Amino acid sequence: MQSSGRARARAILPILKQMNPPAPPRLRFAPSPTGYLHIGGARTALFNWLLARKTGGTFLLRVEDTDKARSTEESTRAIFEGLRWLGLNWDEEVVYQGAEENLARHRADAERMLKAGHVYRCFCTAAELDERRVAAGEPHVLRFRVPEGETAWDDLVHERIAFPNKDIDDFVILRSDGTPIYNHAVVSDDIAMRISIVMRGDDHISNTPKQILLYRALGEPLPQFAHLPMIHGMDGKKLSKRHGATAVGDYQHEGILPQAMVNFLALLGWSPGGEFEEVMTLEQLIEAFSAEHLLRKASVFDPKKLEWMNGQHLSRVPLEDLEPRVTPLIVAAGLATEAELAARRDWYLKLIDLLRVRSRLIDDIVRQAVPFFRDEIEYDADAVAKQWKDRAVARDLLSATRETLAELRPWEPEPMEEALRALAEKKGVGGGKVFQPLRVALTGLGVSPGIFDVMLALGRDRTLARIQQAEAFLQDA
RNA sequence: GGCCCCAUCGUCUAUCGGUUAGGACGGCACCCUUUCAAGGUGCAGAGACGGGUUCGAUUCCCGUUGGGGCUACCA
Repeated sequence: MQSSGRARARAILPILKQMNPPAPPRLRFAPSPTGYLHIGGARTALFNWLLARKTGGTFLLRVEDTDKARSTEESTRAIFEGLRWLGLNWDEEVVYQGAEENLARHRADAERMLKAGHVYRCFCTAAELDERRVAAGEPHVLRFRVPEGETAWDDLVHERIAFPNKDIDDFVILRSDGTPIYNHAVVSDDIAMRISIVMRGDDHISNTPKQILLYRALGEPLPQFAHLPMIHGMDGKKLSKRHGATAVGDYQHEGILPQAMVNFLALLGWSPGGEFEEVMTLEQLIEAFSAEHLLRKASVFDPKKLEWMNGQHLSRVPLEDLEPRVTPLIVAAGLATEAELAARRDWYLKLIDLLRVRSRLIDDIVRQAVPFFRDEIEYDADAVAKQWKDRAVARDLLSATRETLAELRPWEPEPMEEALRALAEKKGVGGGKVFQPLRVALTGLGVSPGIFDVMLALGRDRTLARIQQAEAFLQDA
């Protein structure tokens, strides 16, 4: 009877599978609000999000605030902000682990295990376990009784991981004040949230057997576990403040684009495998993402590569998407008001387009933009020393340049180049001998976009005025 | 200490037993060029060590070493 039933089950299993394709997974990111959104946390959130988006699953957010002493609202806000900045939106309402209804469930689940004998009352420390009867009203913790045997699972990232139970001490699940300890709260919540894939940092590997024991004691099916490698600093040690910024908010303020951050983080501990283009949009990342290519080795956070990645994205993002990231900084630098920028939006977008190619951070754009907004410019000492070495010669050259440009029609790159090269030839020098001193006169700097682009962006009047200023400066000197 | 995880250029990685071990960042050189970027080309640069298995190991197994994590009434 039984065997024929099993045989029948075996026969219909493939059909069932076809009729009921595996349900889309439910994943979650579960930070504790005890600081800002950390690089490592952001990467964990990203991979959960990516897998959810790739598979049509659900991405949830749970704030693990059961440690009231360390949790702050400010930190919760910072984490939300960080996730939003990265574009990692969550699908359902945020779950607060410490909410009263959840705490009630944690206690109820603990009670259930107590009744079933998986858990015992105890007021001892881990060092001296005993099961003395606890008198009613006496403060005590609830401790999980770890059974004999071995606890193992097939990790999505690693293969089989096994822990001998004898190496796991009976652990506390409920404090004497009735609030849950991490492992218990996580399991109870993941069950309640119907989480089917638990993807987190591999610093949780040794928590996993404890959690599996809890799932079993609660009579619940196990989720799939996926343990991601850590992210380290350039010295191979755990990423910390001494390696520079570790909060994603810091990178936002340093002029990193969220899409660059996401792209960079995605390639830490994961790769599409085979030949692939490093620079990817969010859409391309979702498309390429798969759990099979998750890596096991801890990776090192290299800020240099992040900056390169940012430079790439800076040059590739649609201008309309880049502009809102730049404008607040332009305004903050006092170069222009939003209204002024809006009034000559075409000119402004063209300027950003000109500057972004030679920028790695958003701030680089702002810095290079200064000469295009200010009336008075400062002359960089090195540039002056190099390009205006002989002041009399420089002044003559500049006034000749100014006269040439004053008559130029139309104000376009081709005639500019033609006229200035002709001037250079007349003076018996190469083009650079005209262009470089002119660049200093127009921008005050030794480096800038192409000189004709600069003149175009400045316009004829300002160009001529700038040259005159430079002549005056050289006269006085 | 115990338990667990990990190991390819300085860094991120490709390779799913047979490759001159490929690419990217960074470095260097050159090209392009009015500067700086960007872009292009080239150079240097890696399988931690020792045993097995195999006709053949970076790849599979074991050990050593090294790094990391956990070992709370933190998460």
